[in-house]
Amino acid sequence: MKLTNQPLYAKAEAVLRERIADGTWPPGMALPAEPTLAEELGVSQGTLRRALAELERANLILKVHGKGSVVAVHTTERALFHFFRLRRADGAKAQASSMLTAIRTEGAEIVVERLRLMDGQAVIRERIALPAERFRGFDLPLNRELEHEMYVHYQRAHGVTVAHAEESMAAEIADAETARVLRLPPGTPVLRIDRDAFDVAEQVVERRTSWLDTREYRYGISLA
Amino acid sequence: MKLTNQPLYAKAEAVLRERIADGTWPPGMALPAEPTLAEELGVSQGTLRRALAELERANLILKVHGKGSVVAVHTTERALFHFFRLRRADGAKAQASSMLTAIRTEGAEIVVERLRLMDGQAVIRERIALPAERFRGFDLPLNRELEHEMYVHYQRAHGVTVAHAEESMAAEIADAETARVLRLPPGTPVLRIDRDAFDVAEQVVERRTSWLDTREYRYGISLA
DNA sequence: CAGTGGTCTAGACCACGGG
DNA sequence: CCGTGGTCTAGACCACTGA
Repeated sequence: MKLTNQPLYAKAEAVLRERIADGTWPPGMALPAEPTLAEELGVSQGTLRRALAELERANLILKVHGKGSVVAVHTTERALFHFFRLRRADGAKAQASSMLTAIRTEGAEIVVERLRLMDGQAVIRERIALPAERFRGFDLPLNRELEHEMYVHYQRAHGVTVAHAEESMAAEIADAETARVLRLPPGTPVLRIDRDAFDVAEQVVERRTSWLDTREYRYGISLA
Repeated sequence: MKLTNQPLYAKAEAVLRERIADGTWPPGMALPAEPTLAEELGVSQGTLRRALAELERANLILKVHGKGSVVAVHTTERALFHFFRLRRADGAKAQASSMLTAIRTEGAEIVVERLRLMDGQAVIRERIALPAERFRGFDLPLNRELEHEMYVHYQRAHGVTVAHAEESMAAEIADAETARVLRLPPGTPVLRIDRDAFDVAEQVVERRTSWLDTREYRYGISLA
């Protein structure tokens, strides 16, 4: 995994990525100014900028003209609309909230059951599996509207930053439990999404299955 | 739309993008060498390279070290696995083919009905609407396995290059027509995907609705 | 005003592809 | 060997932020 035949900008990027991943530079922390950082890494400012640009593209840092660069913090807005792309059928955003209905330990995993509400109506049931080792002491109140997105909580309470995710989709008939919590008539089809979420170091930090009632809402993506 | 307050690299990129979009540089054509092109555009090679890098990221050109840059050509591989992300439930790729079952004109649109087959079994029904004006003389054989992907045909026969797409998803019970052509038992849920495809100039060039039988196959995406 | 990132340049040198 | 794109540098100058 340790290639020495990499270009300088790639090595610089790897060094910076590692500092973010291991918490040396926690979310919200300001990075040193470019000339300073360039000298520390032994590269020119131009080369450093190439590395920083790549980190910005990966949403690991945020650069602000005239101020500096900071390690990215998950905001509710980003968690909601970057990783969660549900919209009204007409394309409008909706008022979303969520609450947990169960937390239990199954072997080496913590399993969380969650409901997502859009405009007050439950439209998504989720089963979230977390590695107990990374999420020791996981605690959130049950049956109460959550203040923050899960990914914001992962980062703040457990130092786990979700950097990207892979999803696969299928259509299913809602099972009994799903139909009950989403109040669906028997036989209603639901959109099932299985997601693996990865942290900055490309480790799987969450396995999630979501069942969506898509009668009023739709799940949207963009292919480039 | 014509900002003069853009950086040089953005203006250079826009010029190049326009040449690709209007067919001045058709797919497959080699671009002039960087120093030549830089001089023609009146920018340094470094600035030009930044513009080219962006075009490469957008899959509009392909750069090959030691040879040069060419305008991207849609290959079957790209069309299949970049814009079409169906996989076996176990994650493996499958042998896919497709055939048209109907072509008709509805007002200003050409409507095409298509089936996609995976390993010989029909698993997707599609209804594709194209602007008649851009696709004059559209012609492909019915009920025969198609040699190329639709997007390859759009580009070769009509000069239309699909650059990106937006999709939204829902779960539905298969309607009678869908159930018939996919040979589904009554009441089988299907994954419905509505796609708008855009060309290089960000114009909608295709509206497509797909109905997928996801009992054996799944539709996968990646969120970054 | 000082300090930051953003743009742009010119040029040296490297690495690859193909005659 | 030549021509191509790839890397890296040093430095000039611009544009934004905030005291």
